[in-house]
Amino acid sequence: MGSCHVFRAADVVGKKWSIPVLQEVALNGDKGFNEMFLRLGKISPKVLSQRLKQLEKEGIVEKDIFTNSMPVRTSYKLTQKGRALSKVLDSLKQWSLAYSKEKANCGSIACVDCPLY
Amino acid sequence: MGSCHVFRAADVVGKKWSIPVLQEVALNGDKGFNEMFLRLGKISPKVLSQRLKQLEKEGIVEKDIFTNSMPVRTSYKLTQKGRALSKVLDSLKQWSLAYSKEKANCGSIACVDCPLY
DNA sequence: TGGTTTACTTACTTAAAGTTACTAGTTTCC
DNA sequence: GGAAACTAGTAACTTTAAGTAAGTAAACCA
Repeated sequence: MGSCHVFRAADVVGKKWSIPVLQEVALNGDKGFNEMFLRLGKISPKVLSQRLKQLEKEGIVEKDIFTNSMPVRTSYKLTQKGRALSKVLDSLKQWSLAYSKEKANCGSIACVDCPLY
Repeated sequence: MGSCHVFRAADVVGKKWSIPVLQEVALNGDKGFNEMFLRLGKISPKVLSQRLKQLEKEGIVEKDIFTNSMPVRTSYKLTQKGRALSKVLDSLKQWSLAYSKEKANCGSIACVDCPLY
């Protein structure tokens, strides 16, 4: 049936916090680890670290370390592959907007800007 | 930022086996629980049962019980919401096809029909 | 009456995620 | 020069989710 690729993608996307982390990298990856950690609200630094490493390994996220600025700052951004995935997540968002009646708070600071709130 | 809906969708999609179960319902939901269980290969009946219940609760999957046939048969199918989600998963599949070089076997019997195998 | 089919559930184990605290390098404040 | 603070995490422990194996229940068939 060829659905195997969907299953494979599910390994990347189908983990808790994968999608929120991906979105956060897209929006505020340049602001560094601690800032993303705070903005994601309910995540733990352990899991954020794990997800970033996994997404990096998958070639979805790219990490930059600026040793010239002190204290050392890290910056995360999406690769081309990551930006393409981000577009898929946009269609997921459209689906959710169209079909979910319920309000929900994701716990992210960004959520105050949500159209629902 | 409005990304809250993506986060919400992640609760549905971002669990292990959610996506494979969704695909299996789309393709073979009419064949009943045991058939889907066998086709999904590595899933346990417990988790299949849990996912189906969750997807039912979310209005993505619909369950029919045929009491006239014996032994009682159940049938699962996607709702309109589920079919819309299935389309999003198609774009996820396209992303995976475009960017993943590695082969992968999902463990599903359906995988023998994959373009990769 | 005992075996088969269908659709699960239950009890137990292992893996993933959550919680809290801590580390390490550097810089600025006093 | 020593304490506090900022950055980017890691480590130890607890809780929750998933995996494993076996069992249940209703109905029919021989």
